[in-house]
Amino acid sequence: MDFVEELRWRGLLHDIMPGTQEKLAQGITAGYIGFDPTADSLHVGSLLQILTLLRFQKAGHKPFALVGGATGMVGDPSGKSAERNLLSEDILNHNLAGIKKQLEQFLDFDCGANSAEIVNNYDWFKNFTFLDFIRNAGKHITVNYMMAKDSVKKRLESEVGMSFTEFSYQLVQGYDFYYLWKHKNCVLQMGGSDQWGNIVTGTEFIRRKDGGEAFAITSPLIKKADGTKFGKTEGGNIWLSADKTSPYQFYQFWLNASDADAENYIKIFTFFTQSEIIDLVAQHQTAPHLRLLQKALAADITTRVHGAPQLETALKTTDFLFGNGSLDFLKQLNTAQVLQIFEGIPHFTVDKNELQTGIDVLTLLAERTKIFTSKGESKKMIDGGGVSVNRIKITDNSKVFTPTDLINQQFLVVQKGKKNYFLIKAI
RNA sequence: GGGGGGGUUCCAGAGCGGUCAAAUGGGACGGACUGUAAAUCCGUUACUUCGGUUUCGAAGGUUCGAAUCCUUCCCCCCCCA
Repeated sequence: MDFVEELRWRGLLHDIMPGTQEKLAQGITAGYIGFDPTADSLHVGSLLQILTLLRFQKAGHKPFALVGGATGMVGDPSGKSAERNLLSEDILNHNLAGIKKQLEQFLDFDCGANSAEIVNNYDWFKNFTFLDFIRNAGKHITVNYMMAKDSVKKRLESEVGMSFTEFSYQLVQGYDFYYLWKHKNCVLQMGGSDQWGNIVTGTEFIRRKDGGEAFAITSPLIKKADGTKFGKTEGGNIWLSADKTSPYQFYQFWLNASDADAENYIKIFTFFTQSEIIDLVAQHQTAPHLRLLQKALAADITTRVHGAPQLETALKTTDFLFGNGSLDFLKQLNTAQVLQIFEGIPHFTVDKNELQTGIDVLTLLAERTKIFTSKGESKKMIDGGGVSVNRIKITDNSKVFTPTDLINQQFLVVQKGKKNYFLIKAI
């Protein structure tokens, strides 16, 4: 299927430079997307860009993933209302390594002419001196042009101002595009809609410097139906790295999508075809409470990001925690199985000897573990009916726990509200 | 340089000598309802050995008693030059 048409029906096309679709139709074309090393893992927001790159590859084109070893040292002002702090080089390198590893797991690097490549713009900037840069790059773009960009204009109008460093960012990114165009025959840059200004500086630069032609496609910013920011939960960002967001939490994130969002996300984040999606949506509407759509969405993405075995565990955990998984079920499991099910759920340990003499709930929840920050808070939560241990609601805030309360002589399952689980292990 | 306003509990924002752990709104978290949804309703939102203890930019002072008055200091904002 035509790449541009595919983006269009999936709702992934925000802006496209005239002529782009025609250029892609002529045959295998190289395009790139840049990833900022602001953290050592990518998050669900960048997943969209990774998948775009993958769709691009599946459409027969050659994808480049650019990691911003150089641009990360400058800081993209787009969408930021204030100057950012610079990352130290140590952190930057650590982040770059993490991101590179993640990118490698999605793209195909061994499929002939359109094999993916990862490039780091630090490679062509590290030996580029300041004077060379202002003579060879700076000369082709006017300050007037740069100041007209929204990202710059907004900051110039505000009181916080903008440093020369961040002002120069678009030129650095523009030069990236030129470099890839010149040396890798890469004629297309893609990205989020906030990148449009930076991308166009690149195409403009290519045109003015070498009279070349280059293209741009941006995707819309993903928003939830209720207008709040996508990719965040109470617990913070949803990351692709299992160390930061467990597969279970990751699965839950998608499962919890509202109907409207799920319908959107499944187009954006999966490779189901248009007709498959229409079927799924229709099925979902006949029985919305079964949430088929959310389940299909969550399973597909979790498998892609974490793998099938991790999805299995996430499903088992979900079944137990939200289904009719009873305590009896848990009692039948051995220690390893219990730990597997509770993978991705906060763990705490408590001294078995101390349990012999008894630990009262408040001490247990606030001091022996960090489930609550203070005894007062634990108490209020218990009085409000918000705490269960081993699936039994705690009604008495002076209850004392002893080894007889342990499941399999080892575990206590604490629930804060309905959705927040904690595992306490006695050792 | 001159004049004025202000810094309050997660945020916004009342309080202006005791009845103030501090109104109200938002957010957050819990409960009910439900589809692990939305909307709605209800509760909680400093710590505590439940006797008290530490909070209202910081440090001192006045007073039986201060977020509220005085002094000094720090930081923000506005107007005039």
